[in-house]
Amino acid sequence: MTTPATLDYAERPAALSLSALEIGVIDFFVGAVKVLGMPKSIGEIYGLLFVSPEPLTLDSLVERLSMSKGSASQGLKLLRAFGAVKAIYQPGDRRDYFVAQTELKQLAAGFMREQIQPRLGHGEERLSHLQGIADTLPDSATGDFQRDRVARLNRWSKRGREVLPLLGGLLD
Amino acid sequence: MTTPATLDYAERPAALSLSALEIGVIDFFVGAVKVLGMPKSIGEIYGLLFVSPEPLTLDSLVERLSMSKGSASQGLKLLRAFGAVKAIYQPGDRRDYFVAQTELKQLAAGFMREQIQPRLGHGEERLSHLQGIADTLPDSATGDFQRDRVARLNRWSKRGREVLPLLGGLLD
DNA sequence: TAATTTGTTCATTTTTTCTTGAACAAACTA
DNA sequence: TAGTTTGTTCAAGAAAAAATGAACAAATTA
Repeated sequence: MTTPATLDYAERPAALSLSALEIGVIDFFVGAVKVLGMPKSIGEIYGLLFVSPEPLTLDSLVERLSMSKGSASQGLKLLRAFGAVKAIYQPGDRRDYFVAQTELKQLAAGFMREQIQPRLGHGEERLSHLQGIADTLPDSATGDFQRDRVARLNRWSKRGREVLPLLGGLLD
Repeated sequence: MTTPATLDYAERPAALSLSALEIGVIDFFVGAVKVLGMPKSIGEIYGLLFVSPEPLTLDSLVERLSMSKGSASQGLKLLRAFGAVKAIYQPGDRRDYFVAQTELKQLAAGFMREQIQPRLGHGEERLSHLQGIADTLPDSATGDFQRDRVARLNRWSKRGREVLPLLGGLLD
């Protein structure tokens, strides 16, 4: 694991340090995934794949990003679920190689499908539960007010369902 | 601070427990702010104001939500910055009273202004820094590839600047 | 002026989230 | 078969984020 006294140069890692451009791109994506509420490691992995002309193995990500194998494995799993990274087959090599998917529309679609849609589902459930309670409210000023609030939430929900699908179209 | 042996009933808090509807609405907003990457306390405060027919003071939020005064104060500060809550003047009372702003478009605008725009700014800065590095890359296959990647980031950025303003229009 | 009410700030504690690394499984190889 | 390589999982530790509560300031009142 640590560098031995004698290096086998024929087998030493291709590159241990990151170039200024690589650092910059990784930095950009680390910031981007933070905005989306995802861990830094996700941005690091995607960022490095995004600037790499060659597909990378899990081990090369671990080495070049100085990240644990566990984080890299988990991160790649998530990124594949999103469709943000895909594994490609390299003849004569048992290892998995990974490349970044760089179509903005597809990245957005994956994020929508994996992160947004499930949470919206929970919201809809809660909302129909709320509607049930609102219907039993007494016919008072407060009851009327609160029924109105629940009705407003339902309108927001409807508007969300209408607007979100349009976003894909805006990203060609 | 702790409940004394004898209670002064004339001064006891107006309402200590939350109704089923209040709990449901708060629960809905706690989920919603989570999606937006904000702390639970923000959802609790906004949720309770959203269902309350009457404006509420900081102290009543603290009592009814069993939350510290510090959290309530900070949460209200943030919500006011977003334009999600406004303070209203009650004649003959020194305390601040708060009500929820419930126009979806305005809530979205506040979120955009306070949370999204500043982070996009950082991204743009990083991007122009990256462009500088890309311009110095050697005229090799790798250099060409990486220049292309940076060009792609610039297209994403441009697309973001075009699309985000359109969202406001979709939320009438 | 001293005491009270109202609200803010911020160091500390608590809670949540992320990362690590070791154990494990699966697929290959000698 | 025993050993190696590759990758996954998950308990435990580390780091980050949020909540608390006490100190403080400002405004008001007695």
